[in-house]
Amino acid sequence: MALSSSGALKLRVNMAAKKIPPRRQRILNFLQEFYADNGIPPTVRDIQRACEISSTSVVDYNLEKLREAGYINRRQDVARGIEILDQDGGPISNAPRVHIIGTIAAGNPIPALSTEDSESSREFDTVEVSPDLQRQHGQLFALRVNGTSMVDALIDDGDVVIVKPVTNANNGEMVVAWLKEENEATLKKFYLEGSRVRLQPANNSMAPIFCPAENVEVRG
Amino acid sequence: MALSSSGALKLRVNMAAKKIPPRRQRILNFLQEFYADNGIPPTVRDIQRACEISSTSVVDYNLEKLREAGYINRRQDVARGIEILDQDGGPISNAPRVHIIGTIAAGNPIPALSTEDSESSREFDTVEVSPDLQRQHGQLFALRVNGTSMVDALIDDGDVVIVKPVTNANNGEMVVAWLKEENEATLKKFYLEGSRVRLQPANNSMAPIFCPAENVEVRG
DNA sequence: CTAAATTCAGAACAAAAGTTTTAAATCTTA
DNA sequence: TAAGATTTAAAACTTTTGTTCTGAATTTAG
Repeated sequence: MALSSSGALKLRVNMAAKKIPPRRQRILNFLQEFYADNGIPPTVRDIQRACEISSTSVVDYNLEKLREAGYINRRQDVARGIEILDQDGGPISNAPRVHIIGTIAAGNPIPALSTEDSESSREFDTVEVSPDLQRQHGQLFALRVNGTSMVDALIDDGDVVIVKPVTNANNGEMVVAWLKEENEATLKKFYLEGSRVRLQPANNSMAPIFCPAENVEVRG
Repeated sequence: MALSSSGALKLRVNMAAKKIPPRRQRILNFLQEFYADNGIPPTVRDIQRACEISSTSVVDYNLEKLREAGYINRRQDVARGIEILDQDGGPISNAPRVHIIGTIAAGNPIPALSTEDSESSREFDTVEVSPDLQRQHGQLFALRVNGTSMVDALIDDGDVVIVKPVTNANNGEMVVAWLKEENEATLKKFYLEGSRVRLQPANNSMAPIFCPAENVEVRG
């Protein structure tokens, strides 16, 4: 901010939740990604390469800052000694994570599920899932439940359901049903009755509908 | 097998599934335990210390044997480059694991759940669970479901339910109920009706019973 | 028993990886 | 603008850690 140009001062006040400088954020993202992919944390030089940093000391410096900010832990003199912490300061596992792409209930449109890989905007909400589950079902996504219409099936308000994208279901299975006409989605049990579909909640039923249904996995 | 003593020859034929020598087994156990505990694999010298081996070369030798046998993978020249594989040759995560201590249905006694730490007999069946789950509920155990009486609650034959040991439950919750008189356990929904308890499956009901019920988590 | 294969030891080596030091560049702020 | 803090650089250093080599001990097989 050397000479001239009186305009455009930074008015941002330092609030409790300070934001991380881009390079540091990039390191943090890389840490998570690397660990999830490889099952071991990266070395200082791994980070250096991946984040295009000129020196290991710069990496070290930023790691130290991340540690002070409570994002990671560092085991002194230990190879690959970086420990990634979650919000509560607990160590994070390399269990697969599933994105929570929206809320579901009675009338909430679901954003088209895009398989995004953009390194930058990784500020998505995610849930760790059992590795078995991911192994068996492949690509998954998650939805947060809104109402209490499925309490009888052990799904309560605020719960997160892990969903497997499919286009057909068997009778009695729980499905995420997209209602083309109403342009909304619901979580119900699926019954095919002749040419119509009955979507059974836990208190009332619905009219015959034709729509792509999706198979579901439940989670407490 | 030097002199005298004609008796006690080894008659064991080398079958497909050969057993691992004790020291190698110990290394393998340590690998799993260390990784689950620390989130990173141990170094050669970590193993050396823990398994009381005199030289790193011996560790290296045995690791190589374990690799040939398909138990682990080794990343060349990489610190903590040991990758622990599961039965199918896939990498294992450090997600918490829960023991499957028995089967549950209509009349199978459950072995008393003992918190055993014996290093040796670690041949238990286990299931990986979501770290979130373990974090929220603490100590857990697992049971394999036998019948199809709970299909309406999305629990089918052969499924594994993750159970949290508790001694009371709210109405409508699914519980593992131990019936003192009949000396058997079942997986049912719990309803307290006055002074008696109704255990609701998905097809018939049961008589009033008093017993320690246990809260339950479900898993597909 | 003898020969071969397997396993173990000890030591040293070399590469990998954490750490430190010094200095320059950049951003902040008064 | 100028002082101070923050961030980046480059290089060297030290420890950790994977690897190798040689030989001995032990086990296995004929």
